[in-house]
Amino acid sequence: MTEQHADIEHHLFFLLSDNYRLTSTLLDRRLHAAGMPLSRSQWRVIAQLSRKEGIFQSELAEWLGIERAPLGTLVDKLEAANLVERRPDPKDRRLKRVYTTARAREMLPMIYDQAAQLRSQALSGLSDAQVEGLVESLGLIKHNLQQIRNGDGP
Amino acid sequence: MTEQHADIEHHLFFLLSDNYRLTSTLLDRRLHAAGMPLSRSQWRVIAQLSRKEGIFQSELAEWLGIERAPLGTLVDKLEAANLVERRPDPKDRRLKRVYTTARAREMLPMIYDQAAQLRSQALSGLSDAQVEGLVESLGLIKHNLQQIRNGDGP
DNA sequence: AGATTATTGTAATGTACATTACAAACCTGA
DNA sequence: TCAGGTTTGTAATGTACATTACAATAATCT
Repeated sequence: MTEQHADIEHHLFFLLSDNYRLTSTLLDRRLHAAGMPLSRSQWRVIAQLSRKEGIFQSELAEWLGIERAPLGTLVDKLEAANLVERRPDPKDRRLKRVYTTARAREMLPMIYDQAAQLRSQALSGLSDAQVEGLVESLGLIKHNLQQIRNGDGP
Repeated sequence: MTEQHADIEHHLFFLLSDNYRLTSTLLDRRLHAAGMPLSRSQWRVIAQLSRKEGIFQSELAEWLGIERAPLGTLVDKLEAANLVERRPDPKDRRLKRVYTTARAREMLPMIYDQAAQLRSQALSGLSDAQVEGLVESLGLIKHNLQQIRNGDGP
């Protein structure tokens, strides 16, 4: 109750935001430098999509764990960059099916490669066991947080 | 090289962004509900400031690990909310010293309390050792990433 | 069938950053 | 002393989200 103020820098929440910002910035820079001007979120969209071609936007949002609205603008940009294509569903005119373009599918492996390089730099000094534990813990926390987000509902 | 595409959901970078977004959203909601409408970044500013009253904006930015420009707008908002006060330095007219207000200092313990509640919910199911390992790993990664960011220089 | 309800995608707005560019003020060295 | 460089804070702009509100369309329930 008194000492919790002491270790601001080691607070889980701040560590999370720091690591998020840093990986974000560095990955962006790296991808831009490699001639692939897209963000982690955009990468994620096409990565997810490449395994589920033709799903609806709302399904895609669900898979990504983000809201439909932000995904909409993401898809807008990806479509403008010719990395993704929207096609209306003939049966239900509300729905838009989304597909990766050939350009996106060519880019993907290069993106993974850049990301892997940054990842290994970021993880230098950590043992395999530590990395494994980290990923597991982050997965558990994510799960807990999702429960809270969905359960608290009105 | 082939299987790295398989586990998108377990990729460190995506886990980081997921956990960042989720903690962000949930903490914001909780603080708003408790009558303290501020974000984690704002909290962090006044938390850091409460231990270093009167430092300059650029020093504060350095401590927080963010750029001067974004910090400026953060301080703008905190000042508008009467949580922080800017005072010019008499010797060097470029400098602004920043101080927390009484209101901020009253709020801080309540904020920590709300954060602690969310934190313990988020960490449910993790052993103490796991949490310790997590914090340690995140600290190491943050350190590595900072090295990269600073070292790559022009 | 017709009225209500639910769902999809979009629009508008707000926050937290980053990056770049800059004006004002300070410092330094010829 | 004064010309040139450096530092501080700010302004402008862009991205990634969230939240709320809404129009269009579909599904459901009398």
